[in-house]
Amino acid sequence: MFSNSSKYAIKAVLYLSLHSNSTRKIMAKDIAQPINVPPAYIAKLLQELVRTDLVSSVRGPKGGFFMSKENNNQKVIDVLNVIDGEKKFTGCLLSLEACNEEKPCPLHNILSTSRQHMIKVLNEHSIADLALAVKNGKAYLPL
Amino acid sequence: MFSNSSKYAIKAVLYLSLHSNSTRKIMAKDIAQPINVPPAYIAKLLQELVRTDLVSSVRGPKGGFFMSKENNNQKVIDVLNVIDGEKKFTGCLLSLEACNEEKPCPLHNILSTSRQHMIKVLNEHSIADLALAVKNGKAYLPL
DNA sequence: GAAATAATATGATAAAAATCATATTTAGGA
DNA sequence: TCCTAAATATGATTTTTATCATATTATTTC
Ligand code: FES
Ligand code: FES
Repeated sequence: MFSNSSKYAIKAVLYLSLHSNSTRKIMAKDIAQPINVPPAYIAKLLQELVRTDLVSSVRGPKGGFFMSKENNNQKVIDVLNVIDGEKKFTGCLLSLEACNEEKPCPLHNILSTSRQHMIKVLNEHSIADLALAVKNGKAYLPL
Repeated sequence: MFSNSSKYAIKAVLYLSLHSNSTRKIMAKDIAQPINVPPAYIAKLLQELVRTDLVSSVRGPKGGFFMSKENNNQKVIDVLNVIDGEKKFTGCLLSLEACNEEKPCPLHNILSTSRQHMIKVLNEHSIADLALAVKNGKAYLPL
């Protein structure tokens, strides 16, 4: 459903949301292990997330990655859009040029409702929301 | 959302459902063009669909691919499962070993409902159902 | 049964995604 | 200021997916 990269990015962002803040930064290699993602790979993904303002960072000694208030308030779909691209969600399931109710593909008719619902929900929930669920024991972060 | 291969397979199967039957077979190369898929590629996909009983075929002169009654009654999800594998739908969105309500990942909590709905709908609709929608002008098959 | 036709099996190549590796830049502390 | 630690930029390698190509096998027709 989601690419590996997206899964990794979500896990990383959630981990940071739970364990970091502007005074408690975490190095890439220390994120990699607890979420079970290759260190060099998560490093690269984090760089992209920093570039797109989904994660914050400072370099040098005592540096690392962390989630600012603004970062925490970003929506889950923003992470997915940055990593996988928006078309993954808005594009036609069968690659019709335009996806709309006027000229739907056969899959549109049966799937667009649940698809719209997914998008809505991803748009409504922030990283912080998901992190809170984990904190409250209502969800678990996979290795 | 779906792989290229899955999209191609769905399009091919729908095209066959609309234009073929046991007495009107269609050659791979004649399917490729109308659905806009590389001929050699669709040929390979069709072979896999034949192997898994989603499409029928006969070789030699006057041969080709076609959809039998049974083929037409297969569910849409069967095509997707054959091409992309079942885990794509049943697997955890964040790669938790087990995906269930007992120990859900953070995405599970917000997405499982719409995901279940998608699976349900793909399980309920047959190839013939989708083809009928196209025949009735309620859906369009993309190039 | 020979010739022609079309699927099948198999494998090669190309493109994209995932993974690994490293030199460069920035920030902190001595 | 100089050394060190950490992110950043960049690019190489590997794996997977998509695409292309072809020799083999089965079926029809003559
Ligand atoms: S037209 Fe295909 S998903 Fe909307
Ligand atoms: S536990 Fe992750 S989707 Fe169900």
